[in-house]
Amino acid sequence: MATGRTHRPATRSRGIPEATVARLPLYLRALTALSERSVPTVSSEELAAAAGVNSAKLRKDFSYLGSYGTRGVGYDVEYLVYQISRELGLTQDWPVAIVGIGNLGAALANYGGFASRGFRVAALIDADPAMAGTPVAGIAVQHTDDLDRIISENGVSIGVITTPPGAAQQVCDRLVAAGVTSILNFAPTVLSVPDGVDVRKVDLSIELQILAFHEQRKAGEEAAADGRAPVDTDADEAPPMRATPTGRKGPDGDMPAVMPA
Amino acid sequence: MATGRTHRPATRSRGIPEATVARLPLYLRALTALSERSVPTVSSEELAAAAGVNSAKLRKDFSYLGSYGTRGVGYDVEYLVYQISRELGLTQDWPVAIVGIGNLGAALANYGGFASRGFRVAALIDADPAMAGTPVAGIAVQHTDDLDRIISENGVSIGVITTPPGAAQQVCDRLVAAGVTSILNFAPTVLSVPDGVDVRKVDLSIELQILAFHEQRKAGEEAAADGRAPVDTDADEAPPMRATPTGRKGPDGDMPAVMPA
DNA sequence: CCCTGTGAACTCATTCACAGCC
DNA sequence: GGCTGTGAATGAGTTCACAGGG
Repeated sequence: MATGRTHRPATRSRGIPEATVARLPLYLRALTALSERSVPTVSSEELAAAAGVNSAKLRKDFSYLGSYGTRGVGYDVEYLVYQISRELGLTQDWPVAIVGIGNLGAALANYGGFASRGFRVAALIDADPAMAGTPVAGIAVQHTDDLDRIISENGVSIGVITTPPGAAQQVCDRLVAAGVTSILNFAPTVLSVPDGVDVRKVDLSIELQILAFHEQRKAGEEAAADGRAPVDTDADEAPPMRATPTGRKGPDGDMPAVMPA
Repeated sequence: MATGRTHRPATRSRGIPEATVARLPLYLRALTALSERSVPTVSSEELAAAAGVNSAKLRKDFSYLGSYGTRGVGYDVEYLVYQISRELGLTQDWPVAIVGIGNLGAALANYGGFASRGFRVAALIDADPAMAGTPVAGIAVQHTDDLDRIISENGVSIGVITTPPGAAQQVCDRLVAAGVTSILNFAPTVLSVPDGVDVRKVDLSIELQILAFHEQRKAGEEAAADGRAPVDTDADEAPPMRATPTGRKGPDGDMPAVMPA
């Protein structure tokens, strides 16, 4: 989702729920694996297990696509692969540009799973003039100055941002100005984009924090017998204090009272 | 399956909705930025804008944490930073192990955002004996054979998997056996884990496919005049056919009739 | 019978709108 | 007046359970 007011107004046509769309690639992957093993048909139960969801959800998801599948039998693997691919727009070729060729950008450029499904790394772009011309994953890095031209010449509509956070918004603006309408953002920043541009973000740090939350909860729950309490290096860290004057507080602990720097 | 007693019926005790948990890191980041600029207080409106959500949602989210904030004024930045950090479990130190030191693993090891918030790369593990000892991001890579020992010696409870897909499940099993209870999976595979272990996945290819879906939709919507199909490089690809005998079909196109391999 | 497809019930999440407090 | 905190309303997503075709 993008920032602020990104709403999908009309789209009255035929709406596949967003949650379903997000699972289609999962089904597709499982189906592709079956296809490679020449499995002709699969039941919702089997496919659901392979995709890691429950079968009711899978059937409901497929029902939004149409009535593929045969009662009493299951789904034809090849047929479904095709239908889902088409639905996701993978029957066409999507040139992608990666901006910011550091460690992560290079890793993505080298990532095989890219090409496997309709995506093609059409350009690598970096702001460092020293990198211009250097081949990464067999593609010469180009300089940011030419971003506009590169995007339009290659008909790129999907951009991947792997720059440092400080540069992300600016790069994003330039990509959008050049015609990009979908952005995959790896920089830990909130991008703001005009209406009609989709942004998805991938944020390592956020994922880890979510895991930490659950991890902490687990530890707290077992706090009876043996606790494996992570490590808790130093709980001495000046409890950055400052409180709302009076009134209620959080459910659990408030902060110790001390003054911070 | 470890599990043992009482599965975890999600969030029983004091339940912060999952959707809220997923946004806390976002708020935290925005608050940290404000804190660095020494901004003392912030309104829900301002903070929401910085985090890319709307203010009603933000207020609701915060209401699950407790009643921090002062009516007519806003939220105390430092105080909120502390409360959210605590809620997320970031006041303690989380040693993390990265398994699979290829391009991506190395990129993550070098990723700065890691350390910034309570996470510490405690170990790098790879199956390639040739890599053992090689320093990556200042840390010597260790061999998979010692995985068990490495995990327990370092008290690692969060593991990051950046191996090729084929190795992911096996690595996952070993991590879990060694005591890891949270896994961040970058391999394009569905991992199965015992109850009580959390898995989050980050999948580039899935994100791109979701973007492609919306991209395709946008293109289709603009096709007011004649047929749609924006670019469609080559539609020649053998339409992998095979159909459900009779009956209905999808809402849009069916497949051309041809036989596949 | 087997398994799909789908209304209906239910649970989770977002948004609205305003009371309550500063 | 301004802004938080929160019930109530709405909407999205999931699960149930079973009708109905092979």
